[in-house]
Amino acid sequence: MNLKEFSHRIGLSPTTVSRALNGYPEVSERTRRKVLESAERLGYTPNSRAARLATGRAMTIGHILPLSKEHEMVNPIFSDFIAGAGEQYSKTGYDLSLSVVRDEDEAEAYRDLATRGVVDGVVIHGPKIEDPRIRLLRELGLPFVVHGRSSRVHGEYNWVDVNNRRAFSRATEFLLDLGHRRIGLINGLHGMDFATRRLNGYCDALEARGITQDPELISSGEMTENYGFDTTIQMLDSDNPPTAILISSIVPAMGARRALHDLGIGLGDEVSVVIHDDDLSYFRNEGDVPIFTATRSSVREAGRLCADILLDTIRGAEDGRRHVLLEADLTVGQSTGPAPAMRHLLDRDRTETLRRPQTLT
Amino acid sequence: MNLKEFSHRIGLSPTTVSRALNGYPEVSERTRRKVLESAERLGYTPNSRAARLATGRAMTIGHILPLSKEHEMVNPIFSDFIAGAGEQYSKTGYDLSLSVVRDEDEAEAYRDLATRGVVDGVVIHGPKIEDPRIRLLRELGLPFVVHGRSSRVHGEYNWVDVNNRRAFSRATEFLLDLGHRRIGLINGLHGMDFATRRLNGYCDALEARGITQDPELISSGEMTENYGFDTTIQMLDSDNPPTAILISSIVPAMGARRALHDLGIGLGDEVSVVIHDDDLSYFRNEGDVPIFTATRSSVREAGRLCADILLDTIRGAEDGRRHVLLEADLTVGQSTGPAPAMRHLLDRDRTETLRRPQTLT
DNA sequence: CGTAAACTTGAAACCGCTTTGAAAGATGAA
DNA sequence: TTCATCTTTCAAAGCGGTTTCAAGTTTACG
Repeated sequence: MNLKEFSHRIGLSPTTVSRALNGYPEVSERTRRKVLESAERLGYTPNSRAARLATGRAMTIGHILPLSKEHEMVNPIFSDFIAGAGEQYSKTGYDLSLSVVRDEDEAEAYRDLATRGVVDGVVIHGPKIEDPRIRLLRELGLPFVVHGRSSRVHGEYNWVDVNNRRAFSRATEFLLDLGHRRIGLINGLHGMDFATRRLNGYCDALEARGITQDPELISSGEMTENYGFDTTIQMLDSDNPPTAILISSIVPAMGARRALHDLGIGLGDEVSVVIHDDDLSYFRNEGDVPIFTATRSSVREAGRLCADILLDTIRGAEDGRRHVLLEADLTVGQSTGPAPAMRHLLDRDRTETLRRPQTLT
Repeated sequence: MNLKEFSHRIGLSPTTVSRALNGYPEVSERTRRKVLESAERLGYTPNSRAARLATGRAMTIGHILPLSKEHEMVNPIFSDFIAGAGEQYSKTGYDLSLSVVRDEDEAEAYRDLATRGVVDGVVIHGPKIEDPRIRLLRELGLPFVVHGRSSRVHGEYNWVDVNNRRAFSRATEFLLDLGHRRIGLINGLHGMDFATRRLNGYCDALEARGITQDPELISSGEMTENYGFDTTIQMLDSDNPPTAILISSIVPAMGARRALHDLGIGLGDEVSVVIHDDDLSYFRNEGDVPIFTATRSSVREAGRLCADILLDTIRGAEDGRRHVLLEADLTVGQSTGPAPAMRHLLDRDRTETLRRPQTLT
C-alpha cells in the first residue's frame, strides 16, 4: 500500500499522514495517534526508496571493505567494528551499506558512492600514513570519520583512534621494567598508520633507556595466525633472540603461542609476550588473570563512537570536526614475567656470556 | 548534475540518454558512444536514489547480522562470507545492506527490510532447525537464499550448504580407523542446523562401529576460543577422557590447543584433534602438512555461491529454487595420530585397566 | 461578538530517473 | 516517387514519498 491509498482510506491527506509519521509538530496529537494506529492496523510502511529521493537523504552510511592484495584477506577486527557501528545505525534509523572491493579499486568505490548518492557519509577503515582517501572525501564533500588517524594529513577531520603510541611505549616500558632488553615487535602492515604509531611508541621507550633498536626484532605484516607463527620462529631462531615480544593483535599472538610451544619455550617465563587486544568477541582475553598481558581497547566501542560522530556530523551538528582518543590501559596477565637472566633459550653456551650486561643495566 | 541538465547539454532527450546509459537496444551505437563519452567527460552519474524509485528495484541485497544474546558475539565466519558474497555483488552492480540487530529483533528486521523496499533479496545466516525465517520470507515474498539448510522445513528453497553430516562422519571414521574409541565433539550452538547435522554424522560413524555415544563427550556452545579451552579441559579432566576430539571450527580449536598445552598433553600423539576448517583468511590451516587434520570448505566460496544463486533468482531466472551441497574433504595434518594404547593421560593407574577393551575392539 | 493569532490540514510542486506511447527520420520495396 | 517498415528520438506520465504555500479551523482576547 502506498501513501496515497493509505491516506485516502483513513480520510486524511498525504501531507498530514507524512507529517504525522515523521514527527512534525504541525499535526495535532490526536491526528498523529490516529495515523500511527491506522498505519499499524493496515500495515502501512512508507517506501524508503521514495522517501530517499524526496528528501535527498540516503539514510545510509557506507563502509568500504578492501580486500588486501596480498592475501585477499579481511581484517579480523572488521566484524566487531561493524557490530558496534551497526548498533548505532539501527538505533537511529540508518542503514549500513558495505562495499567489498579490491584494494586498488577503493578510491573509485568512494567516488562512486558519492556520485550515485547512495550514502550520506562513510567510514574510513585502516588509514595509512598520509592517506589519500581523506583528501578525496574532502573533495567529494562527503562526510566521513576515520577509524584511526592519518599522520601527515593536514587540517581537521573526524576520527576515533587508540593512543597507539602511548600503549606501545607503556607496554615496552613494562617489559623493560621486568628486565627485558631484547624485545621483539610483531607489528601490522608497514605503512598503516597505527603500525607506525606503535612502532614509534616502542622506539620511544627503548630510546629512553638507551637501548638501540634492532631491525631484526621488528617485523611488519598482515596480521594472520601464520604471520605470528613464522615471525616468532624466525626471531627466536636467531643468534640473539628476544626474551620478550610485543604483538599487535591477538590473532598473530595465537601463532606466536604455537611457535613457542613448538620450540618448547615457556610463554611468560622464558619468553614474555604483550599483545594489543582489540577485545574481539570470539577471542576474549579474559579470566581471573588474563592469558595475555595486554593493552586493551574495544574495537566494537570504537565502532560505536565512529558511528555517533559521523551521524552527528551528517545531521549538521554545530561546530564541525570531532575526534576521540582512546587510552588503552595495560592489564597484566599470564604471558609476562621477569626476564630470564639472559639464559639463552636455543643456545645455552652463548647466553652465559650475555648474562653480565643484563645484570649490569 | 542531473539527467535533465546533462541531456540538455549534449543536445539529446533524457529518454535517449537513459537508454544509452542502461544499455537498451533502441539507441544507435553512435549515439550511445557519444552519451557515454560525454558522461565521462562532464562527470555525470545517474542518481541511484531516483533510479531505484523509478524502477522499483533496490539493487541491494540485505544481510542481517544478529548479535547472539549470550555474548553479543559476531560469528567469526561472517566477514569471510561477506567478502565472498560482496565480490559478486560488486561485479553485478548490487549493493549490500547490512543490518546489525539483536537476536530477538531479527524477524522484525526482515519484515522491515521487505516493507520499506530497501532490498531485493536477503541472505539467511546461521539457520536453526525448523528456522522460522524461511516461512516468514516466503510470506513476505522476498527472495532469499540460506547459507546452510534448515531441517524439518517443508518445500524447496535456495540454499548453499556443506555436507556437514558426511564431513563429520568421515572425520569420525578417520579417528576410529586410527584406533580412537573415545572421541569428543566440541560442536556449535545447540539448535543450529549445522551443529545438528555434524552431531548426526558423528553419531552415525560411532554407531556403525557399535560404539555408544557418551553425553560427556558431546558439547555445544558459541564458538569462541574460550569455549574450546574450557570444554577441552573439562573433557580431559574427566574419569574417562577422550583420546581424540572433533572441533567444529578453528576458533575453539585454538582454545583446545591451549588447553592441551596447559595440561602438557601432546597434540597429535597423546590426543588427536580434527577440526572443521572454514578456510578463514586470517587463520589459514596450511603448510606442507597442515597444522590440523581438517574437513575443509571455504566459507568465502559459499558466500560467492549464495550471492550467485540469489541474484539469479532476483533476476527472474527460469525454474525456481536452486541449491548447492559442498563436499568437505578430509585433509590429514599434524594434529592426528594413532590412538595411544589407552595410556590415560591424567591418571596413569586407571588407564592400565582400560587398555584391554581398547586392543580387543 | 468580532477579529487577530495560533493550529490544523490540504493541493500541488518537486525529487531525478525510467518507460510508455507517439512522432520523426531513415531505409527500402513497389 | 510513394507508402510501408524499421530505427531513432522525444514528450509526458509515472515511481511514492516530502515540503512549500495557502486555506480552513480553532482559540484567545478585547
